Amino acid sequence: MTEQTVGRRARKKAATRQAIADAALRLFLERGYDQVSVRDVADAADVSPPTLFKHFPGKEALVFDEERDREAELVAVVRDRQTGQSVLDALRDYVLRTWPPLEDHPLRADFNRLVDTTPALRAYAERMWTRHADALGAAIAAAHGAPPDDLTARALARFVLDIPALARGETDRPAAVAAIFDILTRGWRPPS
Amino acid sequence: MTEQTVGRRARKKAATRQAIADAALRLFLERGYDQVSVRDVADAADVSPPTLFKHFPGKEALVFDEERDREAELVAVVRDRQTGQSVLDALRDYVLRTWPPLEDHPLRADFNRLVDTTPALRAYAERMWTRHADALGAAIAAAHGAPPDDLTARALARFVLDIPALARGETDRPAAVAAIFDILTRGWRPPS
DNA sequence: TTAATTAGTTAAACGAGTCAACTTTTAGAG
DNA sequence: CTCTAAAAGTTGACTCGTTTAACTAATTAA
Repeated sequence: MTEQTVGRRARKKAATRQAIADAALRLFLERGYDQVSVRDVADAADVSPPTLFKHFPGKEALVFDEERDREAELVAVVRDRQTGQSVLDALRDYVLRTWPPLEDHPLRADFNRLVDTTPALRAYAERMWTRHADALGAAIAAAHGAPPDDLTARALARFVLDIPALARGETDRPAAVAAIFDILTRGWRPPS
Repeated sequence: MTEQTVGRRARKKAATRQAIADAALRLFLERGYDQVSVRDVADAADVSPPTLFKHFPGKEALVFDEERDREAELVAVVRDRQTGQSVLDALRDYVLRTWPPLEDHPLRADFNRLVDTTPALRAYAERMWTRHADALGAAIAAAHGAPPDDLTARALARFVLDIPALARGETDRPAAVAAIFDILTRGWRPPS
């Protein structure tokens, strides 16, 4: 055996997974999400449906392939923040730093249109964020020595994770993110 | 024709709907949501599956039969509030007045356990609330002469509608609701 | 009375997802 | 180098939610 620690098996598995994800995205963009069956995707990737479902837990997951370990990142942002920096500031920096640039990537314009025009995908994308509410809430609570199910910590986590969905449609996304964080730091004030 | 403006037809339709909802809730509580197929429900209510789906848009909707026109209520609460009362105060009053008593009803203990232990139902219940975010956001914006898609109005609507899900597990629900509204009025502060 | 609506039925189908039994490939130990 | 055991993949059949089409029967309104 050479120095590859991954192994041919793991590489082939990853290749299969990638082939499925690529075929799926291509077909979805071409024909629309609802007009493509998972059999179509499996056929295009030259795989059987059960194999497809061994790699992805459901049809919607085919679309969001790169959205892993966001949860670990969120927890780390809160836990490993600069001393003296507030939890809210750390989260705002993180969101501003990582999220708007990602969404602005021009190759993602079609992708975003696909998600926005497909109710099933909109709902799934939303839950992708709010799914991490428990973990983030626990991290926020831990940062202040509170029990992991502290109510206000859970509330803050939930509100922060709502931000991407809220700011999605805005033209100036960073400003929108900042404005919403402002509500969370200073309280809500009537508009203009 | 006597003085009934409803008509026998409408009454029969309502009866069928009720029979379906009753059968569904009974079976779900007996065996668990996932262990009951919609065919089982249709059989128990002595109707065909297509009839069932003419009355309810999906399996989850069988469980939440009484959750209609919440949206109209929310909009009215914001629009018809006492002069001088802030939007946030009106919403807090509404939530405190209508929601915790409903959930505390002892007959609903089993019902709540059913929902809490079934992921599909938890997700559906959450979306039942957040679904009204657009309408409530528009109402809040209108209350301040802002355009209906005003960002901060939408954000506030979203956050308020998250409150039931956040406070669900708490023992003192009114206090929890008040605490979360406090975040929205004064900004978030670290716990204890 | 008649004509138009509408609730409901049956039978068939579709798509997502799962299951069981079997085949092939790969990894690793002796 | 060989043998074995784990894991990837295949096929085919199946369950379940949901929809469609064609039809029946009841109700309402003219």
